[in-house]
Amino acid sequence: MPATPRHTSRARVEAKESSILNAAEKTFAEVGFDGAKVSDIARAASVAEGTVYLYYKNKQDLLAGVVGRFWTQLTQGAEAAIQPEATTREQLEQLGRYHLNSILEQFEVVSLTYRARPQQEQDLDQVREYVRVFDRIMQRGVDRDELPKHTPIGQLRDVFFGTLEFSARTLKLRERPYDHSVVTNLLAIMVGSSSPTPSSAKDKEPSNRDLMNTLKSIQKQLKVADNSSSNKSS
Amino acid sequence: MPATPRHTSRARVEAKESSILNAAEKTFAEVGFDGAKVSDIARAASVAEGTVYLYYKNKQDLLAGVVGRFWTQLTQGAEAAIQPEATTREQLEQLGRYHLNSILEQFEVVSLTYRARPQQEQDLDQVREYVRVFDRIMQRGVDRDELPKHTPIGQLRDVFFGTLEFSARTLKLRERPYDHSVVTNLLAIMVGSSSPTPSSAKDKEPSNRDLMNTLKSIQKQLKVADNSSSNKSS
DNA sequence: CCGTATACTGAGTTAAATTCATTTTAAATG
DNA sequence: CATTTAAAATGAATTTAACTCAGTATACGG
Repeated sequence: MPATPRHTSRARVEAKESSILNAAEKTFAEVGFDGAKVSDIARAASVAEGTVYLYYKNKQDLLAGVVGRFWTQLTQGAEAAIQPEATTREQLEQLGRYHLNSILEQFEVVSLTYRARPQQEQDLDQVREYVRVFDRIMQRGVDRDELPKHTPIGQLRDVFFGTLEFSARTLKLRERPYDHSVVTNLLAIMVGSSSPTPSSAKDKEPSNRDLMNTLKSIQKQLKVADNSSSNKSS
Repeated sequence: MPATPRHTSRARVEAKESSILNAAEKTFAEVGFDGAKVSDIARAASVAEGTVYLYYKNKQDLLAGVVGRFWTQLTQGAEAAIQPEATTREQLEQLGRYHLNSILEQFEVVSLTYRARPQQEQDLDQVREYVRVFDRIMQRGVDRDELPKHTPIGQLRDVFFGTLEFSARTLKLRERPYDHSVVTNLLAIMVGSSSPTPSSAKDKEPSNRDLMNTLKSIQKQLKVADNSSSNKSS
């Protein structure tokens, strides 16, 4: 009885909450937001209709719950998918693949995001959180000089996610599966390097990073061998 | 019967149809699709509620009407905004500016597009039509050798529109006005050339090309000054 | 002017979201 | 344990808004 009064119920409550969320996600994904009846969701969650409203203010709020959880999980997955010691370029590739693959697999849920309250609102805090994964990678890239200083991270973020999302829609529309080359080509134009695989070309070519590294090591050598002259990089 | 029974009424009918569409667009833009009551739209159009349903099967269909008209008009505007004799690069810039500016100005209507029936359906034929404007520019660019043969037009289309749409959202979110540089930077990475104006910083900064040149000249120096020792960067 | 087809109207129907008085279950108390 | 009390759950009743349709108004050819 005593001991963990709150904890016990807390666990139960959370289990129920999550069961409602699962039922809602499934139903929304199957028949869309408008097509889904709260009564159906309640039934799927083995709960009375009124109970749903104990956990969520209304249907919109339930949608926000589903969508929010999705993005939170996406953030976790993304962090797991990125190797901390990899180069910026590699990390971007990892994030890009992970992102494209995820939104293709859960296309319906992603689409629901647009039914959640338009801009503003902290409804989509989780999306903002997710996006920071990208920002961190880029910032680290800049700090490590793998990317030019004052790289317009914010703008590249829109390039990155905008392109991947539209590409995903295109793939879905044409009923094509996940395609790796989308990410490769995107990075090619975003970060430079490796040929923009027009369709499926394969040849190598010095990347920006490679150049930068080579340059640095050479500069180091130069500095050692000869230190009498110009310093510009401040 | 004879004469122009259909034509006379056709004109009137179209006038009314367009008046309903205007009322719907205004109302949707103000309170959103869900927030809009058909009865309000009817009142705004000075028409009985039932009349709306003579022109549109249901509320969704009305939305499709609003959204479809928007994209049709956008296509017309885009075609007008593009100079037929300009270079591909210039045309892309014209389309990009026009697009970004338009979707910023009519952000609410663009958002409504996502409420229209998800993928499939020929509901969004007008969007597909609009997108062809881009394809034509690119194809012409290829035909004229202003762009490499087998340029992946389809993928660049997603880069182009995806980036601009996400950029527009970002601008809206931050309550910033139309910003020309978004288009400039986008084209810089898409087509190359003219420096990618980082954010607003004006100072120069090593580009890939610069690095490559510097590297080459340094290597040349090295080769001249000392040619006996280690080479690691392969 | 009349007849008829066409356009329009808005009260009535219906479906689904949301509420809330009541019941059930769980925890605490003695 | 039996009892009290608080929390959680229920589902019938309410509300809201989309959609229908029987009836009315309008226009137009003859």
